[in-house]
Amino acid sequence: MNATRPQTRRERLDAKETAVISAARALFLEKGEAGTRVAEIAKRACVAEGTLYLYFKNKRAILQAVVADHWEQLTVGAREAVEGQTETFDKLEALTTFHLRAVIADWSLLMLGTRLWATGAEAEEQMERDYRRNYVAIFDDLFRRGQDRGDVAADASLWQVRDLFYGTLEYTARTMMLHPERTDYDGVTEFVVAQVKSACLSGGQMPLYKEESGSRDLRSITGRLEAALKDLKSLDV
Amino acid sequence: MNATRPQTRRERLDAKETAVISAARALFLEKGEAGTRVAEIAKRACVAEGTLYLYFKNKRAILQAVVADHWEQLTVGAREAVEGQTETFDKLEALTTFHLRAVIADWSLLMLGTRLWATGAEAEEQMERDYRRNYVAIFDDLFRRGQDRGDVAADASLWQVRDLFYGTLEYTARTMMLHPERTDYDGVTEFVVAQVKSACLSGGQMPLYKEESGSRDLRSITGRLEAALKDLKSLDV
DNA sequence: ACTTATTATGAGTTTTACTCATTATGACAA
DNA sequence: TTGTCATAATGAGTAAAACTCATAATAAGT
Repeated sequence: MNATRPQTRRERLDAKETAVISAARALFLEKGEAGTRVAEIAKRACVAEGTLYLYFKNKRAILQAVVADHWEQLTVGAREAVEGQTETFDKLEALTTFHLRAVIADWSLLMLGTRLWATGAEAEEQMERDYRRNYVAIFDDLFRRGQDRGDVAADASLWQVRDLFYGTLEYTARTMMLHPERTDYDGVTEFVVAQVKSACLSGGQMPLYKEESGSRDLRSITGRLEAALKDLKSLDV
Repeated sequence: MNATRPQTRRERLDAKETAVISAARALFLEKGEAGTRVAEIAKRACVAEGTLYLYFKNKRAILQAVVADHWEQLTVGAREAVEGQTETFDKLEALTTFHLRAVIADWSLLMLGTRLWATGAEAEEQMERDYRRNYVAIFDDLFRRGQDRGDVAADASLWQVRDLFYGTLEYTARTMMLHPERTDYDGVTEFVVAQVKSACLSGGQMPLYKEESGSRDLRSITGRLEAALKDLKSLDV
């Protein structure tokens, strides 16, 4: 609350840590990890080089923090996007749009994360995997709820569909990065959602169902409408 | 033809270069790029450290050579796999099987290639992209011939289907790496081929839905109704 | 056998991540 | 306010490793 230095001790330390992460992110994005000097990061964050090492074990740990920070933001964003919808496939569409845009917007940052792969240090790679798993858990949740509701076939394979979803989107995003003229969010979203839907309809095998799925959708929706109506009547208004 | 030292000068130089690449590949795979000393590579390849720098500009160039070598082998293998078949979708299946197995077998080597991303050096990244493009040209060729033969819809989008194909396969391979119990080459091949087929049948739009848009509308309306109901309930009446 | 261009060498240089002895800061008590 | 102490900050110094270069060996051509 003080105008001058409002912070508690903890806050001051956190602010400094954040400053280092921000400085590092900017520099890593501009010049890559190898091209960035630790001394530069320190200078930009307005701390002495030695101080920086009180906050992070080494340069690699700074990169890890940058990447972790990014995954956390991504996860929050994806969760928000999905929570804005109620229907399984509306959620899917929202997640698709969010993921595609986020991946493209932060492409360099995501690529920076690949710096933690194939380092020969298992613990580091595990960290990246854990954040990723936490992120895709949103899809998993969506998928499982879809199964509960009958929107997704009970025998559909979660991991196969998940790989289809994120794999296609990542490659698509890369293409869009390299060929801006191919950037068509709506078209791609429609394509990906349609593919995922078709994979959701039946597990291992491809469907080739015709209007069966349509009428199933209709039946399930009608059931819900009826339930909602009943519910509504039961309220004493 | 000489039993002792048969080589011409050029052959001798090539052999030395190859020795360096092999040594580097082994060490990089074992300890990662950062964990490998250039001196180690030189020792293992039986050349002096200074000599090594006559063949490669720097450590990064050695890594590039290792990666380039790998992409070339992959491309040869994929081409052979596809040439063994005559029908469009038999070729596709052969390519799927080959790619999946190759990616899994050489996963660490592929991950090593990611070391060339996000380095802040555009030229390096371009090299990786060029090799990749050369590799996926096999798919592109397959796709276009399929269109000529009428197996693939004329309005199907090459790059979207290509991203679907390679994206799904890469993510699937990663899953299989991390979860060996999910390794089911045939099942995955079937799944991926089916997805690609369905995407090949018609371009931007997914083919299979007829009344889909109708039920989508219904679903979205139902969702809004349900949300309104929930809202209504939350008012203490 | 001599000359010359090519190839090889490893000790030395430079760069840079990281350490540590020293100093500054701020919270709390007297 | 002043003194004490734990916590935090500093940057000159160290060590490790990529890379250079003056010198030497090798081999091709005459």
